[in-house]
Amino acid sequence: MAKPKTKARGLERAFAILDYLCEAGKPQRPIEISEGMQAPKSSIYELVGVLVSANVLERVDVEGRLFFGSKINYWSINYNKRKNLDSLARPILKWITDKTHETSQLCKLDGNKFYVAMMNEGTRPFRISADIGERTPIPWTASGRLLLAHLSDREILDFIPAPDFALPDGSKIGKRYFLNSVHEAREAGFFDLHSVADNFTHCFAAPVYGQGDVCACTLCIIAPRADASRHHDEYRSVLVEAGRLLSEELATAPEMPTDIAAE
Amino acid sequence: MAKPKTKARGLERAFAILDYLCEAGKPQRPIEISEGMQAPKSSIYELVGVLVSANVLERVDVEGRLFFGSKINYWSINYNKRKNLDSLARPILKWITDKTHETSQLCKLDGNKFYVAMMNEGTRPFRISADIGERTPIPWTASGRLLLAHLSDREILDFIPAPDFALPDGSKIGKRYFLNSVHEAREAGFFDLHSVADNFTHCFAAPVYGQGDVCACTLCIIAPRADASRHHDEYRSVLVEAGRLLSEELATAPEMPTDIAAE
DNA sequence: GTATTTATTCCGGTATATCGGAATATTCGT
DNA sequence: ACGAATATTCCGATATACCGGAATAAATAC
Repeated sequence: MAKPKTKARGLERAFAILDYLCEAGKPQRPIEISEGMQAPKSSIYELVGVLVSANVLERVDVEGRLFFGSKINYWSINYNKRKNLDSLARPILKWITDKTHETSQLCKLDGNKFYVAMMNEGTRPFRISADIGERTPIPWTASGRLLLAHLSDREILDFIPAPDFALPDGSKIGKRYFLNSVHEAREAGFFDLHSVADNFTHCFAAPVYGQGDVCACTLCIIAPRADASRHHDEYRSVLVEAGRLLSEELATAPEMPTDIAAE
Repeated sequence: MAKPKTKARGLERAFAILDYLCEAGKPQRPIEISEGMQAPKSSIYELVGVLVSANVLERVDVEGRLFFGSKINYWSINYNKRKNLDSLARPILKWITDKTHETSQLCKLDGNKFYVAMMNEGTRPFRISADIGERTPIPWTASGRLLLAHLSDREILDFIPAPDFALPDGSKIGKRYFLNSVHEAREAGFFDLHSVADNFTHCFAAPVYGQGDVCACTLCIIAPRADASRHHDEYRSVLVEAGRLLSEELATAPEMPTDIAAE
């Protein structure tokens, strides 16, 4: 079975295209998609045609570059209809930033990667870099510890791709060390660490629980290290309180908020 | 060709499933999807399996009911990365409601139907019904006039499905009459009408322009009729001003907001 | 303007996804 | 607890979507 010569299912290929566009982070031409994904050109051209006519992708260029189309927005509006995390979380982020003046974020998992789903910029004069929607290895993040806290050690190690234990500078995070930090986070209901993406910020994270005791997402603060150590306990308690609050709102919010309307 | 006996493409069928869930507005079991769409059971079961494993759908029930999964959210975050209409529009809706105390909305098209993409509830004691994400015939809405204003008469009539000219009470909107109202909206950069969904509210709409002079979405106010007529001119000017503002922000906002970030 | 490179469309063979129907599992009513 | 109804999974035949490669078109260089 040197070359199984297997055809990819269109549906999965199409999803791979969408994920590839997330990774690229900007509109791409069909040929770039094809080469970037190492997928057959003719298939990509065909699928892109279908995706465009379904408005899942849009041509945003005269050069024919493609990016997400309005259908994605429409579906996401309906996704949010069930539990409008979006509208519940936004004021909470605002509250966190009002109290701390720091940038706050709502973070989630996509598959086995971490990403920032929502961000509220702090009032500090400098802008802290953090790319919304960019998939990041879980072990690089404080939130990651909380998002995996409901799993056993074995499940955690199976879940994280081995290369993700390597930091951007090339050094490796020990698995034992990482697991211990997950245990710590689990018991404390909180975690914080020096950012691994730069050397001047510190990240705080508190869990938001969905159904049961699994951490559906996290609330985070990204702060300059000086402020982080000065206000450590205060930031921690603000964040934990915010997480508790949002968890509660999620649990008590009506399943279908908009269904209670009229008549 | 009594029965062409043609197989549906999985990708398109999958998208139809997602649209069907929007229409249903709540989680559905596979069998309900299959029957609701009049699609072959075995195909739906198969596709649903693929969609679930891609996290595009999620099983939300012990009974196996399905609804949108977190992947949709992830993609929509990346959709919004390009032009964050979301974060630009929200404060504008808030501003409109602060000024008028009325419920304000951001409305768009999905295919040949109108829907409410964002809503900011007014401060009035009663809640005005308006279902986010529900596809509505274009001629029923004030926004519809503006959203089609860039098309020719012929294009407009070709675009709207014939049955959509019938109102909920069964009466029909004349095509000539509708086209005239589009012309009116086009010239005024504004439109308003008595809601057709109930008999106590009035709808105002102002256009938001994307690239060129096509109306990308609208800003709306839904008000009790008494208030609507009392404050007609004020509401109108607030809305038009808000639309102008948002159009400008969209035009001047960086293409990729998050790319300007640090290092 | 012509040659060269690069991007897109076209086309036919074949692996396989779709779908009808049968088999099995689950739920519901009594 | 049993039978009826309903939901889900399984399976084989075949329509077709996928893909390699050729043809065409567009962009770029010379």
